[in-house]
Amino acid sequence: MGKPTRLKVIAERLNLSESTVSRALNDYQDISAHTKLIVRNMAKQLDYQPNIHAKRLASGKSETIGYVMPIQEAQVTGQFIHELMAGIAKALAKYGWDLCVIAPQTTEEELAIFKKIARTRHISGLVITRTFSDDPRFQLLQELEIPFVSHGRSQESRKTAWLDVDNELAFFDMTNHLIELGHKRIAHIGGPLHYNFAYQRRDGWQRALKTHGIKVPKTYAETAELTFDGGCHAMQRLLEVESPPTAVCCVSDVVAIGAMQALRKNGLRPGKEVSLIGYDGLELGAWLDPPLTSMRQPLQSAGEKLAQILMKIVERGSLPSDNQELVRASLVQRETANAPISSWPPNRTQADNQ
Amino acid sequence: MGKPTRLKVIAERLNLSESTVSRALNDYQDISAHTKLIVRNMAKQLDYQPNIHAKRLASGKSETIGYVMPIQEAQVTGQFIHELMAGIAKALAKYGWDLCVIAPQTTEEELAIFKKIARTRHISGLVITRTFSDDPRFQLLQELEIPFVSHGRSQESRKTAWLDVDNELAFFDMTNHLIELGHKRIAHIGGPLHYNFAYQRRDGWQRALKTHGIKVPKTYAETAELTFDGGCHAMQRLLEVESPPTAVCCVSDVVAIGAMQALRKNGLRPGKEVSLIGYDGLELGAWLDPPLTSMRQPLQSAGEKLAQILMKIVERGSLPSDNQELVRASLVQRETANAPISSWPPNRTQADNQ
DNA sequence: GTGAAATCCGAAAGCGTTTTCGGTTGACTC
DNA sequence: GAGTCAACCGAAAACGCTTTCGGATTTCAC
Repeated sequence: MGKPTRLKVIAERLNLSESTVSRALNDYQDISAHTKLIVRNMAKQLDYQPNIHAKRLASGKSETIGYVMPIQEAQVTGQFIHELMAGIAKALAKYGWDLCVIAPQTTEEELAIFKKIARTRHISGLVITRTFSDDPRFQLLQELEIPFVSHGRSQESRKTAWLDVDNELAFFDMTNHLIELGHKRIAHIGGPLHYNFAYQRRDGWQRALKTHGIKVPKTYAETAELTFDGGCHAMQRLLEVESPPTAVCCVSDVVAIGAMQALRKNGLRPGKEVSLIGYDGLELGAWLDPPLTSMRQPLQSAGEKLAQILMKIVERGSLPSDNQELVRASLVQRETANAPISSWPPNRTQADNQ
Repeated sequence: MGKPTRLKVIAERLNLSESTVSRALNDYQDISAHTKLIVRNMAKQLDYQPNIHAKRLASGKSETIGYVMPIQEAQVTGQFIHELMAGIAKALAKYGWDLCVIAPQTTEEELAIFKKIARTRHISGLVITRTFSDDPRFQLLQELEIPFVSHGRSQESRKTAWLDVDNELAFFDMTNHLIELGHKRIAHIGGPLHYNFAYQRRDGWQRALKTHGIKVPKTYAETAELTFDGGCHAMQRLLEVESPPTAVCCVSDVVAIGAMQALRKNGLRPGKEVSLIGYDGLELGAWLDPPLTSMRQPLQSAGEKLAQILMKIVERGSLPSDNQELVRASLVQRETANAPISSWPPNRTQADNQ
């Protein structure tokens, strides 16, 4: 391997100055079309690739964005993260930007990394996910003036850029679907309320019930850790209330899968005695027994959008608050959401509160 | 935000030259202990972070490694990739190296990216996964003199660095486990043979059978795409052979999950009529019905090891061929591998070939 | 044919490090 | 007390690009 082509050799071969070559390649206005042409041809012929470090040093731009990869709860979230990253990387690649993965072990480490980035500026923008209602990252990143976009909102995200699913609407739709199937005893297994989406999803469920004048016991609003185990326990608790539900809206597919397990342990069949709808639309759900009905959000395209938003902010100074976008999730009909059956719950007539 | 601290200001404050400060921070031998101390204190006090682009330009090193993220078959592989990446990122972070994700859409694009990296050198080494028996990347990367390490071997990997599971041994162990449980009709659903591991896994299965003098029909060696669907069809075919197996070694958990589906469609219970063992040890498997027995390889630590190997090669010129490591997978006992039952297969006595 | 305005390009100064090379000390030898 | 040798440090040259500034042409109007 010889030395790679440098700006210098293009300049020498064409009897031009390095600065002219540089500007020709970067499409400056003050270079004639003819010069641009011959420079570009020569560059192609010599297979010129600019030294990226020199470029970034000189221009002060890094053309790199960072993705903060969550690593705590690694159950099935990997799928989620993978699809999102694929989308981000794809969009960035079009413009020659790099995607740098940041995998902090703790929140403190994460914040420390942000501070470091603020000083080095070797990353020009960040994509963050797994947002919390009360998320310290939003304030810090704004203070540090690091451009960023979040996948998911927060209490602190009024003025920042984000892309999110309309969680409230998704769970409104999901609950309505169950109502249309004839359910009235519809419970909800939500996520821990420090996750921002947990609120919204619960609200969507409640709004649908309210809209249809359906009242359910307070015990129908369950909460679970976002794990198989969490879902399993929450479902178990729901089965132990006075008049158990005939359908459950689950905050995620993972939780729903845990809930399915709990049903089976109690001799109940998901989609028969108790209907279940998950959220995330994991491909995997189709291969469970029975296949899990769910709500799907497009992740690849979400990743692409996130990258585009961020580049727009970094490069063209677009205002963060002009870059807030809500997308709609769609129902993935499989087999765990069906009409209620008459034999359940055992004490139905007595406890039916409608 | 003021300008970040530069080498210059440290030098000025201490009345030293920039070069001295630089060498003090980089622990050169020709700087006195005292000078190093005051320089470091001042650097800490001013929260100095070197400009990474300048550093990389001047030193000619990039301290960045790339991970080629597969994106074609995104079924449950996301989990796998996520864990591996978390490990890589963790190990790199310790040394301040960056992890850059490369997500080519096609093989051609992948090879083109390699060529670009060879010229720009803005990535000093690569981690590649999903290796094929006949994998063009090995030769190209060697030609381009790009340091790399692969997770998984290839026909071309004799002289390159790799970390791999002992696939052959894993399937030998897996098959032995089934034999110990009393199975003799043990089939194998393998992966497409362009995957390098597919050969090895099949060989392990065959060796175990041979060791115990067990003969099975040729039709017991099935092949499936590495998808739920593939596993489902392969299992279906196995059930249609003259004397179907009582146990099946599956090339992956995803394939095993597909196979479970096929069993259920035929009114058979995984772990009862037909035992099943998967491979990958996905957490998810524990939450299936019934929970899937599998073989697990440690992914986080694999990622860390890959990163360490690569840094060793890039930084200290360690020979690739000195960095080949085999790890052993371990059995994750769950509920789909049990002793055979007498009622299966229906024509057992007649067709039992042992 | 003169001045002004475009048009196009080169010189040179960065960008913030690393690293080579050489020079200045002071200690130490005989 | 001249010479030697470490031990330390500074000057300055890279590294390869961007970008400002101004200079040389050419074009155009009048």
